[in-house]
Amino acid sequence: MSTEARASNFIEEIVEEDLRTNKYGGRIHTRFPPEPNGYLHIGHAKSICLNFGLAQKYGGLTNLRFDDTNPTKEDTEYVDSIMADVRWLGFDWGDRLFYASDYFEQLFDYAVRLIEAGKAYVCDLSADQTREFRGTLTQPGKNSPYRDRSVGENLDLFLRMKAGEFLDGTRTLRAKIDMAHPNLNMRDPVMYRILHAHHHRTGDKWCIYPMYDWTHGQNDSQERITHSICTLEFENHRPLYDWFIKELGIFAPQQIEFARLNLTYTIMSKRWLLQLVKEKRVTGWDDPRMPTICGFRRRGYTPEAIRAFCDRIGVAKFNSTIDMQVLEGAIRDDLNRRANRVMAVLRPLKVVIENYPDGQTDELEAINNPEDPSAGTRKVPFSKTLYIEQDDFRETPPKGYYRLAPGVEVRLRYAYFIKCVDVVKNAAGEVVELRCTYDPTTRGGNAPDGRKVKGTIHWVSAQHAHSAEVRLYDYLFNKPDPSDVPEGETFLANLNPNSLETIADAKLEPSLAAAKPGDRFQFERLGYFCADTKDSQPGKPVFNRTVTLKDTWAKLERKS
RNA sequence: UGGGGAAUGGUGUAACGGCAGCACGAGUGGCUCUGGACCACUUAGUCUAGGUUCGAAUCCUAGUUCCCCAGCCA
Repeated sequence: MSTEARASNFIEEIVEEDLRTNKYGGRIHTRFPPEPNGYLHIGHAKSICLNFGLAQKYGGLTNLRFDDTNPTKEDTEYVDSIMADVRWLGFDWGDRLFYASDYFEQLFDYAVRLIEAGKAYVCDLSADQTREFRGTLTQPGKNSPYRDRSVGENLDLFLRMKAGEFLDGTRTLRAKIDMAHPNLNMRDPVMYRILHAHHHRTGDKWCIYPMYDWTHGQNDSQERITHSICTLEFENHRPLYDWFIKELGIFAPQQIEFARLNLTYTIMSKRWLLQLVKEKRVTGWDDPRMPTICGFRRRGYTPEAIRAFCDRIGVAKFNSTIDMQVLEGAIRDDLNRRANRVMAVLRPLKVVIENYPDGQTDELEAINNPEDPSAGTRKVPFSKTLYIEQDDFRETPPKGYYRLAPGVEVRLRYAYFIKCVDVVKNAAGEVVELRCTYDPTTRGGNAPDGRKVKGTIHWVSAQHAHSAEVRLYDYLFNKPDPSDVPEGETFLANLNPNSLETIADAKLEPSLAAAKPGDRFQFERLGYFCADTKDSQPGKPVFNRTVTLKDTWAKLERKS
């Protein structure tokens, strides 16, 4: 397998080398290890694609393992959402679903082994004292006064910790390494803390819980993980993981660190995302403005697009920030190929075709997807009174504008050429209606005399139109780096007040009334839209804008 | 300040001592019944200073800048 595909990043290079040297008996086994304390976001997608992708590419396996070592923060709600999101992304962990809590018993035995070997001790220092004793970045720490307890005393105390004899925070089990080590992680790190808390899986069985650092490496080892891939901040912890594995004398996986994903105009911090949800700055974890997997799903993103995105951004150790446009490019790419085209008018302007017979209707044939002939065609009703986009008419057109204007002829997509002959305004002077004429010989969109029009605009027949709510989403933050705030302010200061615009009464072509939740469309000339999975009712879909189409005209106009 | 990492066009990412390539963006033109898509072309880069070498993004030396670490979080 490795012979046909050239390594595309430094991790694949390592894997190929290990395969070549038969380092793990030619085996490759990865894992995705989320903590169930929040919903998965696009940054996790990068890790998921990496871990599962590696195994797929090199004929290995990937486990899903929940890192549930802190019962005060974890919940089954998150477990369920994480599994759903990984599956939705298109990955399968087979029967290899694990939890760190599956290994609590084994881990406890390992701890006893370290105590017996004189490599771990029970410490009575408080959290504050522990911090003081740890020293600083430049100054060595001091040994805990409890560091030299006998093995017997340590064993007794540790058993009693487990038995629930002590209050939270009164004692810890610590590894006995080196309080003067230049790497602070090696200064007698805490292995167990006392936490009388209910665990989502083990219930009230335990009142001591292992720290992540004491857990993770051993779990990887127990699962025979060959390549333990994690983010850069754990690079400092690797010596500690290696120390535990060595002292225990168990299978040694290889940890490889890569840079986590950063994206412009959004945040990836679970803590901040939770805050947005809790403070109701968004409607929930799956708000279509959220960078969560479920947010993107609801917004209309496809798993294929997210995978393509992860592919495009690469994997490296450099701390970079990807432009949101890369993600948008990926979804446009995918939806351009697969989404059916329809016509929808977001901000309707009434158009009356003066020379079209009263009461007459016609049905015109429209192509569903020019990128995919097999998608076929459909009929779109036409009549005397129509809606067009307000933005597709200018009373005094700027240079380069080639949509509708007084005296100007444009094409109604798949229908007729029309010419604007009069403009009706209200008392406030606003344009409320256009009077136009049509050329009956241009039915279908082409003139027999061969004359051309510059503009083609979309439209909906007024009497046939289906009204619907449409939600236009913009970036959640109005700064590329939302954490960039003035002194004393928080990231909330950069929240984009216009991240959601709701259009209560958009006019859609009638076929859209039958849209099912989750159906995706291209609204011609506007963007890609998805029928909302929560708020749509049968026969009454609500649409979310996934992403706009590229808009060359808007760009031109902005420049002038 | 101790330790651990990292620096390549605007943004990302390749190169494994031998022509600095690719993607996205940006720009120009073509095509078009979506100002979409598509096609073509253009733009623009090796952190700095020395050294080794016929030849350096790559090796060596010194520096600069950025990121991570002082939770009984993960």
